[in-house]
Amino acid sequence: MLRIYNTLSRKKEPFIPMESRKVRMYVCGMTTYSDAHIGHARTYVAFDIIRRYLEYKGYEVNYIQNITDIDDKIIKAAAEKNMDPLEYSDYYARRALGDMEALGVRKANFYPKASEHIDGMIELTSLLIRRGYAYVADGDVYFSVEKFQEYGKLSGQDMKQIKAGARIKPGEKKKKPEDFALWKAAKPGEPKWKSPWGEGRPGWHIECSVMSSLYLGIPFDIHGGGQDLIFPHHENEIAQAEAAYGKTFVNYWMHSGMLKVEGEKMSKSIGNIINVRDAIKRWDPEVIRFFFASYHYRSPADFSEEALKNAENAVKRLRIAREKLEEAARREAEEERMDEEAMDFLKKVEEAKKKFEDAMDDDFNTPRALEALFDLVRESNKYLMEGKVSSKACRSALETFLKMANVLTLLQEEKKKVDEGALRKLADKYGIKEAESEKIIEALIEIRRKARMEKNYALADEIRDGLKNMGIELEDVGKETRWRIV
RNA sequence: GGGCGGGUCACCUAGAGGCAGGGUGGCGGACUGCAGAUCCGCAUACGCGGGUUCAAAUCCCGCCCCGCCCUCCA
Repeated sequence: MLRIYNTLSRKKEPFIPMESRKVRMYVCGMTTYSDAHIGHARTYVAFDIIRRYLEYKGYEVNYIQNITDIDDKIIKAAAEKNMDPLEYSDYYARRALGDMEALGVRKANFYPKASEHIDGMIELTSLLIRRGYAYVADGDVYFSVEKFQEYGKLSGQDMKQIKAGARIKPGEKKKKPEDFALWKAAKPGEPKWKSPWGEGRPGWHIECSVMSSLYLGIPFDIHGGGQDLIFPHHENEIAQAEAAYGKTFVNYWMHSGMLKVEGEKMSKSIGNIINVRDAIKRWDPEVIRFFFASYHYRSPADFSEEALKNAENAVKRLRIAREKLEEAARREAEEERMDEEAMDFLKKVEEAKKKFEDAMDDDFNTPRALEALFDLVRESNKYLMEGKVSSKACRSALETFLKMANVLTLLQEEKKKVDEGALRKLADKYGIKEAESEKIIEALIEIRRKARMEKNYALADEIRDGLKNMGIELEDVGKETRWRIV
């Protein structure tokens, strides 16, 4: 039974979706006025894993992630570049989606944009005015927070506290400091749309209420985002939707923890923001994903050089284990038989799988799931040390291993390619005529084998080092030599 | 000040009443010409002070420290 920590109740609750085999989830996307950074990546990797596990459990997941393309910061940044705000944000939206793809985050089913849902936002705003929850003030429309009794229930604050923290900024025409804008009257040079209250543009929070309920209906199952969105963004989304429709907006609210960099908050003033595209130049995307998976999604995480190095080594171990298992799984049919050792091995694999599912069922506990993955690695390596192995058992274990890894966004990378040019050079050096990369490597290994037999270790090591320099590692196992690309 | 979450080995991270788990690193052993990989073993940890309990990292009280939010935030 899957249990999910619900921010609303501050408890883990059994997960019961609206429809038995389908899950409807919405995750707040980016405001696209600059490149995606690793903090965004953390959130989207976390929800990618959540979505993958739901699918692993057999749910069909409809995953919607919005793009905020109307916003003060976009307007300001576009104006500085003398660009149209919508074009400007579209440029960054494309880059951000590309970055996430490069990181290995699966695409959402749909990415609705705020600018394409103005009608819906006007409709919802009108409904809120009609129902007495919102008021017009000189071309602006504000939500009257005190009218919504349950305001504060998500962030766990009472109205007194909220009022204490609220302010009226210059230019705002709201009656109470805690009220928030549903619609803002147009200022010169800003993007604007026609509305019953004059030309203007929507406030930020309304887009998510509108787009989520449009594509998923309400209530829907899961609404996610970073913890920083709990207040006021998600609090306001609840107020808007529940005041307007008179029913529950979302059943499970999920929030991912914030990401620090070398122990410090990421911020413009410190100047330590790391963009996704820079991060993946330094670190393999899979290493970054492993790093994220090694933290529980609700805990704060610290993107440090040392932690990433740890992750890098751990990922290497997973990859080698996968290759060893693949190699054994491919072996000839003579070892199709399952003997006692094979049965024992598969029992261990089943245990790991059970541990994995228990961990993930417990509010997507990926660090514990990783333990299960490493249990499987150890058992697999141990089994593979035995003289004869059952290829059938290995195929079965491999399948389970990859299924588990895939949920954690691991081991899904295409095999890396050999640098053909460099390899050709090496082939020429040793007079190898073969053309195919694999054949060349095998020929080199053969030369090295002979050298080793003649105790010409200088030559043997030279070949091994030459290959190592281009990312091909040799491994002597008994009389055999295996190779892998790293 | 208010809300929420934390402080566990050298480093990272699980665990939330019953021998403290995993990863990375270290040391030793097996294997090896060496290297690598792998396996086995070893060492090292519950912020501080009280309390409850047969039993506390886990529950309660107090203190210290850290992170996020409190109308820009993933």
